[in-house]
Amino acid sequence: MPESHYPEVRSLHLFSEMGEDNYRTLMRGSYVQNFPPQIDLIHEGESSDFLHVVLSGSVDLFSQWNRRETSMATVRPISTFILAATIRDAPYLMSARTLEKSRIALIPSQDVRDIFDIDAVFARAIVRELAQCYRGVVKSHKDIKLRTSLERLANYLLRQQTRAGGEATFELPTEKRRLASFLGMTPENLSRAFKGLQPYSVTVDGNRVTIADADDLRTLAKPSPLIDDYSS
Amino acid sequence: MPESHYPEVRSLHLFSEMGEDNYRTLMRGSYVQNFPPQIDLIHEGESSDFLHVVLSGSVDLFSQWNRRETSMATVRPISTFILAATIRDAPYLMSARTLEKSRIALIPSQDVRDIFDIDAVFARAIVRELAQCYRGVVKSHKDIKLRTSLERLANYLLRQQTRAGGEATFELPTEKRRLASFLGMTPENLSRAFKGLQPYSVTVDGNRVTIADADDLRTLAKPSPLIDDYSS
DNA sequence: TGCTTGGCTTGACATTTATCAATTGATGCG
DNA sequence: CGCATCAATTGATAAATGTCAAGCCAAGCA
Repeated sequence: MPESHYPEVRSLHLFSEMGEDNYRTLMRGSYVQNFPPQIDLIHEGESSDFLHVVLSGSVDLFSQWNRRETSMATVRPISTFILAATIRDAPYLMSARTLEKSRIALIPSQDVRDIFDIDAVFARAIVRELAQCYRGVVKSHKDIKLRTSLERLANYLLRQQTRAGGEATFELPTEKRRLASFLGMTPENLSRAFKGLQPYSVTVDGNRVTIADADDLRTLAKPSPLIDDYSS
Repeated sequence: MPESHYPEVRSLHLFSEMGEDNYRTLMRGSYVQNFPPQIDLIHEGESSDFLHVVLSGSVDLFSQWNRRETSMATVRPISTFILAATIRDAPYLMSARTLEKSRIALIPSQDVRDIFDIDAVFARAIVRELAQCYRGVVKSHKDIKLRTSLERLANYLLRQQTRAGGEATFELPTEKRRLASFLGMTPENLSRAFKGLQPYSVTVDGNRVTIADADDLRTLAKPSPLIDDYSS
């Protein structure tokens, strides 16, 4: 990997505190690649040869079973995916494809495991990252088991609004069909769910969503930090 | 903690390889307690002061939101729970209660974090354990997003059969009401789902389940190692 | 401009799942 | 034993969600 790519990977929590020599060793075997949209990066069931780092663009993690498919998460810069598979040297549980033109760094899994063993700071960072990922999935799981589709959408919109800076109007960061899949419903039902939120001051125009009265929406959504706060 | 309790905790993957001195330090601040059934051990939202280890009995991890409750997992000996919260020093995302009379070891979270920093072997074990937990939740999440309730029950029964040694007849390890919650359905629906599996050679008598023709059931269940194999 | 494409929406309908009420059946207790 | 309790089951009904078919509409293109 050219040295010019070092800084942006280095800025990741996962790598920012580790020893310089170990970091260089990691980068030595790595490389950065540009991908067009809609390219399959990995497929569930394959062995995990590389830890992936999204430098720009975005990546959809999804799974399939019995001809059904569901979107599990979207990975945005700058973060990693399939860390758990890398650590355990186990098959991927999810597939990944680019959503848009993306730059991805690929770090050999064996190198990650090797450096983990000799760099305690890196090990600590990995554990924190993994624990964070774990808690993220637990929250998603609670979301889908405890809430109806309308409630999931309401909470999703409130989270997006926060992410977008709290303005009443903001853009959905993803196609509605993928959002529907992520929220565990069909595109048709997502349309109806948006209509179902009209009494709670939500209006939609294309990808532009307006929440006129967030407190009103919150009476329905009942957001909880133990489900909706992805930063803790 | 009395020394007599050391060996059974020590046998956990998490602790089996770490340095003896560090292990003793961990145990020094820990203690073991006996709990009757149906006792709340921790509640979601609380801060994570102790890593818990189930030595005997069993513990239900569950979550609540808006007066609804769902069972997330059952912890059986000998394993830990709320490792992620301990590592990140973050609030619990799940509550825990004993299902039966249980012996639980409590290890101060701060000690776990301290020893993690100075014992690379322990750190490696924690990472592996966490990665395992992470993959477990991902599998549960795929299960509930990709399958109908009938399919989830079918796969659950096949997993239990395997766990029970592969015999055609085996015991459900939990009450049906909790199983229903774990599988993301109501008790009423679980009853109906069992009936719906009769054409696939499944019969139920109380907690005793018989799968007369597992291959037949598999044509419906379509089990996948990427969802149903909790050992990888 | 007209055409095609694909995502989105809508309506009608089917399926799945939940809810409510009542009953059964096993268990424990005085 | 008789009674109370609670999980499990069953039936009737309602609500949520999915499926299918059709139409809309904006984007891209000849």
